[in-house]
Amino acid sequence: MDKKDYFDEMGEVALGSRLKRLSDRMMSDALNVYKYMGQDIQPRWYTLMSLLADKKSVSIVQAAEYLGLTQPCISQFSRELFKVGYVEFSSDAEDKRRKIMSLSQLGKKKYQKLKMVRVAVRKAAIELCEETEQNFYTVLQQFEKSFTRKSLYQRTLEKFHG
Amino acid sequence: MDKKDYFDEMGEVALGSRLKRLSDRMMSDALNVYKYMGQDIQPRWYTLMSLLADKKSVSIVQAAEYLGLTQPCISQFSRELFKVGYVEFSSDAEDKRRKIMSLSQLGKKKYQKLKMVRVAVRKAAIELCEETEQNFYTVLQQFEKSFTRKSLYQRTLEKFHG
DNA sequence: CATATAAACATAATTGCTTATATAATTACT
DNA sequence: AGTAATTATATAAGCAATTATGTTTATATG
Repeated sequence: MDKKDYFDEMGEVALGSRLKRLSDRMMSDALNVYKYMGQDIQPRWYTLMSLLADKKSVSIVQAAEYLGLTQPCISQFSRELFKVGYVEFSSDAEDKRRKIMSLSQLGKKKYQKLKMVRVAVRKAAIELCEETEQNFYTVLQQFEKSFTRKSLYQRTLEKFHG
Repeated sequence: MDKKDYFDEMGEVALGSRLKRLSDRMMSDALNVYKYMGQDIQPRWYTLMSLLADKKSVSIVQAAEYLGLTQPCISQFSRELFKVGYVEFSSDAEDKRRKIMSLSQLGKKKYQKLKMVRVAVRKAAIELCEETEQNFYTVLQQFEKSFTRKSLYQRTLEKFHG
């Protein structure tokens, strides 16, 4: 007999929590992959490094916007990545408030190593997405679009009043 | 011109973070619905109250298993819900270690009010799920099944070695 | 130009969980 | 029965993010 999953009983109301559970599992798996590969890096650092590798140089606030995190969060990441020598800072001549991050030589080297792991993770994720009847990633993107168009909040109020 | 979403550029690798972002948005919306309705309750309390309403009486560990949270977490929730008078405790005669929670009269009354809101939230969530080409909730369940069958971790190692 | 407002960043406090640890009750083993 | 291992719970410490707040620099307005 299977373990009962109360989320199934709750149905769509629990969608938020259900997505959180799934996301936690995936991110924990990713962390374990990095660990297994002997890469002493936090997956959350990885997305920032990836961003820096792509965009070359990015300010704290810009990075926060790209990654959907807050400025204090990126501020902290950047300091940690600086401490281990993966990023370096420079200042924007046109706006002295800005602190520009970029990958250091060491950071670039590290990123190349991580890239190998990333390719494998991505292949695995694609495989997972393809196992659903209709590609999970595609349907997720559609769902996000619907959500952005009209939020759960708005929809709920409509259901309540209408 | 749309705001760029770096998750799109990252693709399937960022699936975990992407799901987290979506889940955060949904749960924040739910919280705002409760606020709007003048219900001074945390959505996370709600799932526990819902469980208690369904199962009548549940121990701390049982609740943790049902809801996919840890025992200390439920231990804390239960204390908070006790403080506001929504749950009461009793002890299991057969196992004196166990602490059994159940909804108090006040808790039941509160739950009935919340149920109205819940119905509206659920309708809204169902509407959202139906707007995707293939029902999002269904595809999500399929995805979870694939994930449970073989984790992202296992799949990644296979991709790496194979 | 002077001053109010806003934006970029750092830091502190807070949140919502987690893991780690300790204690008491139960069960399993000899 | 006596002891070891396990289970249910509480509590403490930790973690990864958040919100709140303060400082400096830039921009807008009278």
